[in-house]
Amino acid sequence: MMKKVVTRQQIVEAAIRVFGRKSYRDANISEIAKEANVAEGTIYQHFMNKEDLFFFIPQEKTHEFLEGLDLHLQGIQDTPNKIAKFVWYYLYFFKTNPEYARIVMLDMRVSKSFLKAKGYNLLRRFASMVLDVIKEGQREKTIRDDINPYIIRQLLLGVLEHGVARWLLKGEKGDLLEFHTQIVKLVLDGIRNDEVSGENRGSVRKKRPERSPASGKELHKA
Amino acid sequence: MMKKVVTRQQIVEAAIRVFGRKSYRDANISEIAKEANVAEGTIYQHFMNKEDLFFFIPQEKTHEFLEGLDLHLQGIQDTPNKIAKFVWYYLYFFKTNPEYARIVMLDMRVSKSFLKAKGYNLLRRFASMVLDVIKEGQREKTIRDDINPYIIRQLLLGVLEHGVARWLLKGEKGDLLEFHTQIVKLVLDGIRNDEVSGENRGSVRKKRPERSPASGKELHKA
DNA sequence: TCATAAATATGAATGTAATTCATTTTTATT
DNA sequence: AATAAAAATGAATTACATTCATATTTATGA
Repeated sequence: MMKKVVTRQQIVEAAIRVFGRKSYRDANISEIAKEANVAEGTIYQHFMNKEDLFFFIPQEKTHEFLEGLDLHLQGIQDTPNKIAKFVWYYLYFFKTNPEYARIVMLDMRVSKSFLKAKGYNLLRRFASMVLDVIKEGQREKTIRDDINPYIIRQLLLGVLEHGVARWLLKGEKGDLLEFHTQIVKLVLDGIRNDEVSGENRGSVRKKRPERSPASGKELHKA
Repeated sequence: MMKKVVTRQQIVEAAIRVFGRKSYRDANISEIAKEANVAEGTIYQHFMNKEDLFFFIPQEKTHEFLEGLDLHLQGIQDTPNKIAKFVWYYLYFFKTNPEYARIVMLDMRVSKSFLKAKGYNLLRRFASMVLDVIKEGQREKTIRDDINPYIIRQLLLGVLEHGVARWLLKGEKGDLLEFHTQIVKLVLDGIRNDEVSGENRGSVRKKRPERSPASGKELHKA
């Protein structure tokens, strides 16, 4: 009864490859079966249906994501730096796992059935880590506490998902990580220019450093 | 030759209703045909296939979106206020057009074929308006100019899309507009608390007003 | 080791939905 | 009113996902 496990693994691996390159709709069971060296019927011994197979995929990878994240956060002291790490790691992971990225970010993330899948609970864990860090930051006063922490998280996850999704749609052109520093700056400090508009809201900041020379437009147009 | 136009319109309207409640995959042509009082074959006289019909949908509504936006931006003077209006209007429009929202935000936005559809070009127009406003703000120095404007736009569109998508996935619970003020604050001023962390980045701001009492967690958990 | 039962795997058969196409109906033109 | 062109129709075809009766493989115990 070892065989079953092997077969299942073959199916899942084939599914990752096929779904990774074809969108849920265009991928078909027959192709997955062929690529897994298995009869079509066999897939239905292991999974209820196409959707069930699809939603099974992210489980391992998402675990991997969380473990790697844990490790990368080790030793970082303050919240702003933890947030910078979240941004970097998120982009880094999707950059290095584009098949997983396509599956999760394009087809899966927008499906209501995903809310019921196990892989979703893992992503919730990530979301809840982010939330905890934000709350911690509010307690230690490095993060502003006059805003609902859920909204702060929405800001953070929003930019990231949007960035990755666009990168995928555009065919993975350009380096997903290229702009992570700027993203962190924006999330932490906002888009307003304090020098001039300080008057408007009664605050003053020192001039920020000059814009870095890199300005590649590849990635983030449109 | 007026009849054709009418039929086409019936088909599109039926399609909006059906796709608006059923996801691309679950909606079927036969249902759309029945709801449009038309034979199935007729649909194929007007549209190449199911996908073609689907991607035709957003055109009118997106026009409506852009026109309304134009009107709402009239008379607003400075960039930060224009941005606040973008946020408000975006959320307002999707709140009042949930069928369109589901179609565009869930099924359509994540499909590569969307990039080739006409409706996409309209959304590009919106994106390009946002970009123009940001650049204008950088010129007039109300928006920081040490960051690539494309990245700034990504921040803005990211939160908004993410917020709407989550609201839809969660079944449209809660008021999509409830948090728009906080979102604007965050985008403009960032999440860092200047009072304490000012030291860290060499800047000082006055204390921000206390957090507003509303803290409904419905919408933005997870 | 062999016989037998239980678990897995198979692929032809079935069901469902999209798409095509030969035909009919409607509309425009004379 | 006759004829041609455009639209509409729905039965037939095709492409899949899914089921199911059968065959094959694996585990059990005499």
